[in-house]
Amino acid sequence: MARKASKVTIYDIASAAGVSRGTVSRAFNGNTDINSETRQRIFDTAKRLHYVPNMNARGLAKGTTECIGVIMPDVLNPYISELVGVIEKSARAVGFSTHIALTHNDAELQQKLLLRMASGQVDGIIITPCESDESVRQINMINAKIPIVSLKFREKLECDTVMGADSDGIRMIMEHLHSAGAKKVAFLTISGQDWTHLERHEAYLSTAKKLGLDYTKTESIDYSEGWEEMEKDVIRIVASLFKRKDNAPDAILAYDDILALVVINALRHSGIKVPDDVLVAGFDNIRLASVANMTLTSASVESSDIARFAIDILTQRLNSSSSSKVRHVRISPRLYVRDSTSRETLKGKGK
Amino acid sequence: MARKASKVTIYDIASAAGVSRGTVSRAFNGNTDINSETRQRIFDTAKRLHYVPNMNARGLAKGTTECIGVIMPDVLNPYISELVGVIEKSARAVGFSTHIALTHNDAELQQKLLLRMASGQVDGIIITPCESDESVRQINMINAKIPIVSLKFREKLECDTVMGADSDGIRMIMEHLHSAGAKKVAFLTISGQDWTHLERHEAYLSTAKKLGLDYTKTESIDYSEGWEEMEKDVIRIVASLFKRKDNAPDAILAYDDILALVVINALRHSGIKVPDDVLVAGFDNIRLASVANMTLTSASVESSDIARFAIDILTQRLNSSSSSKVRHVRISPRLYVRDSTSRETLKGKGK
DNA sequence: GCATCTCGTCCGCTCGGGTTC
DNA sequence: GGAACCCGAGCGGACGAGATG
Repeated sequence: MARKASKVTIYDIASAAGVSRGTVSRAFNGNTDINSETRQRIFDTAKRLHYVPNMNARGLAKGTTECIGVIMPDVLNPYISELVGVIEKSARAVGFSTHIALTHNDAELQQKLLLRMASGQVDGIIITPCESDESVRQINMINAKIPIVSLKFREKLECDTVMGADSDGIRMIMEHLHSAGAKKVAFLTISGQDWTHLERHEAYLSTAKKLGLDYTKTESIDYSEGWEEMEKDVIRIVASLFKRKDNAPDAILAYDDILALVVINALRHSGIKVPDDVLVAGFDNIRLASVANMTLTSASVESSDIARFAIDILTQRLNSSSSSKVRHVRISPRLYVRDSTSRETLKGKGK
Repeated sequence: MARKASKVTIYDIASAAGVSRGTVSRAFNGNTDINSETRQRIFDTAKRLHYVPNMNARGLAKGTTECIGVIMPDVLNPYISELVGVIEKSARAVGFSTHIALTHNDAELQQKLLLRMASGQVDGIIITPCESDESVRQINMINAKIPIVSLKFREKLECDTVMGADSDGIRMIMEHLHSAGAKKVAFLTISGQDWTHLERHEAYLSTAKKLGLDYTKTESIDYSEGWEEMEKDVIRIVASLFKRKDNAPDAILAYDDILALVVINALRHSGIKVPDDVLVAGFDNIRLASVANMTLTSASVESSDIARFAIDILTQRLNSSSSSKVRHVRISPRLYVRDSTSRETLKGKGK
């Protein structure tokens, strides 16, 4: 356990192998200007001496890291988890390692992470930003130094963005609910998630209007106090929604799948049956949605698509010094119809 | 969008502020030997010039990073997601930033990540290691350079470890199932997860024996082909388990909650009712277990406990050069009884 | 003598011009 | 005239001894 500071440097292995440090360096990097025998000898002694090239030094000298930063609010939401996983794989596929960091939706922390990463830690950044003006400013500033791809869009944002067309997804779900017989769809959302909320909410309202649904009702759930409180909040809201039978919704559209699951639970708690008494739909199509009896109707953009685009754009930026125009990709989501909105059968449709 | 390589260095801000680079350095680090006016002036010009200290250079010169590495197989499993989140928070609470990386259970990749991190990227590492002998060797080697805390235990592992007493958890669940009337408990597990599987499986067998349950049956699910195939595999196995009514289990203990949810789904698919026909229990108590109708009986160690211990140990290692003895912490899990094993009532007990 | 600041070095590695056979 | 290799100069900052008032 004696923690040897074992500073085995390029010097050590150079002298041990009887060459200069430059040669050792070349052995580990380019394939040029080096005899394969020498290279092998260097590798051998390197292994023998447990040599590990120092990334800091390399990064300092080279000015590049072959590494991209991934900044996410958290990783609790399965949707983000999946996203992070595929981003990592995609990045690795193109020779980049990945440096993941979490903001917990704290703009100050996000600031620190951006600065830290932009200061030689990574070559580019993929971020799901905090939703505040402050956040936009931060990103714009850092984007002037290294390329950033944001997974949320905002007018004033000056970096590339990649995201799903949430409004289409909401529209699809609303239409589905409508064709399933729903006349009164309520929208349950999370307070604080302004940008995303706004888009989804607007889509909810406009689609309701387009479908001739007079009833609209939006309820915000407070998630700032943690999961427990949030669950209680949902129960409270559900209870109030169904207090007057004649004015109760016959369908609930939740901000995302997690919330939808919580809502279903709250409904059961109140003795309201899904989908018999009320239809419930979520958004994001998290993997568990298909197994978490009751399976959940949902919509989402393939996270692999998001990841692919994000990586593509980032690598393009990194490879070409040409400061081409900013790109904003919108990917169409897909609708997944499952038990929570299927009255006729209990065999899950969709996947 | 013109990506200014904007190399604003300590030199620039030094000359702009009319001081030497050493002073600038001190302004950003120690509070010693510097006039508060000067410091303020330095901060101001630093901000004006968008100066960001280069982490690579700092790390190189200082030999320390105030950053810990977190290496996980992936982040899809909610249990791990939660863990990562709390580890990050705990680390931040003690002044460390966090560098998260994913192995996807690939020992080779793990090797690269370990090397990279150990080469000046981080001061210490918390890892949920791949389960192979190769992995053990890697960790031991790196542990000689910087402290590692493993979240899985293995005899030959020479680093600190922190983990839950899985066997106790399994025992608790088994006893619960037994007292709920189960006589024939089957164990469904994931193939490939050797270490963890072995411990849980052994506990399953020994507890069954202790409880006088003659029937034992272990089925391995193949998860190497991805989620879809895994689901099919579970359906197939469930079908075969219940082919002969007289020899079918009356309870299923799943390797973890995710698998349990999949199993419940498969059971429903086969027309078998939970908990009426068969009890189902998982392990890990993922948050969704409490809302994913049917709610799930489960057991787990608080991930915050794990995180706290891991961080504690790591910081101790980092703060004291004394190479004290290796520690192996075992934290008792807690049992969560919910609907999937409650016949008498549908009101969820436990949380 | 003391608070404040400067300067030279080094951290470990990359890079490109120069050298050797 | 190459192929193979050496060397010196940084990359951006930290640090400690010495300078300045």
